[in-house]
Amino acid sequence: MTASAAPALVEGLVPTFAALADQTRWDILTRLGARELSASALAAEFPVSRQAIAKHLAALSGAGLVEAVRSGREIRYRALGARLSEIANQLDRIGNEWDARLARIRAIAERL
Amino acid sequence: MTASAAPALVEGLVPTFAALADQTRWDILTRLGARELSASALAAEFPVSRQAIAKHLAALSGAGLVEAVRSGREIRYRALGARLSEIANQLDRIGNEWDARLARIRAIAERL
DNA sequence: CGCATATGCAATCGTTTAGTTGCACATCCA
DNA sequence: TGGATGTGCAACTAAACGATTGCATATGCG
Repeated sequence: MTASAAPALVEGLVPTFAALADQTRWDILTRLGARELSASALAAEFPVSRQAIAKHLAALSGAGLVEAVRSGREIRYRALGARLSEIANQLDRIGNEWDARLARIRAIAERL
Repeated sequence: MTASAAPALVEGLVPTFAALADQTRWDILTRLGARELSASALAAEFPVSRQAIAKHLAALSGAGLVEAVRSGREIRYRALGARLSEIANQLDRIGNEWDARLARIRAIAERL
């Protein structure tokens, strides 16, 4: 096993982090985590326009963080926890690799 | 226990996600996860200027993802896995809340 | 000391992105 | 059928960001 902490695996994570790097999107996600809502319904609860919300939803959808459910003329969105858990697993694995390496180095230093 | 998936807790995460939402920074992190390096040493391995690297390191440092170790006139950086694991824990917790809620809704729907 | 090396600060540039407004299209309902 | 509601597309603006260059400062070494 090499210690080159998964550069390829991380590749696909960057767009997802970009999606999560915005407070408004987190506010939307939090709202959708508690209740299924349409873009218009969300816009009514936020200090931004419906189109702004729509763009955020597109970003979140592209990152696999929300799911769209059509119901007549409206489209409701729900937050997907599974995607978040996937990311969590990868982060935890990478973080552990780094710290394991540090621990090895320190163990060797100790021995001198 | 309320279902309002931790808006306050998430607040502090956004800057960290911003730090992780850049491929170059991940490349740097990956490199630092394997070996302790200075800004100049990193710049020699990347297709960007030393100042660009320095800014990235400042961003990573601000997010608690790297640690600086001064050694004479040079400053070496190392990746901190602990911070990544913290984020992983929070993401996992939030994701599970969302999915647990969905599961409850579905269980109720099943019963009708 | 004097030179090479490493970091720090500042101004600038091009691109990306969050947000807006305006308008067109689709769908439900009285 | 017509009006109200919901979504989609396009052009534009302002701010943030990644990256550059140029110069100043600090530290190690022969």
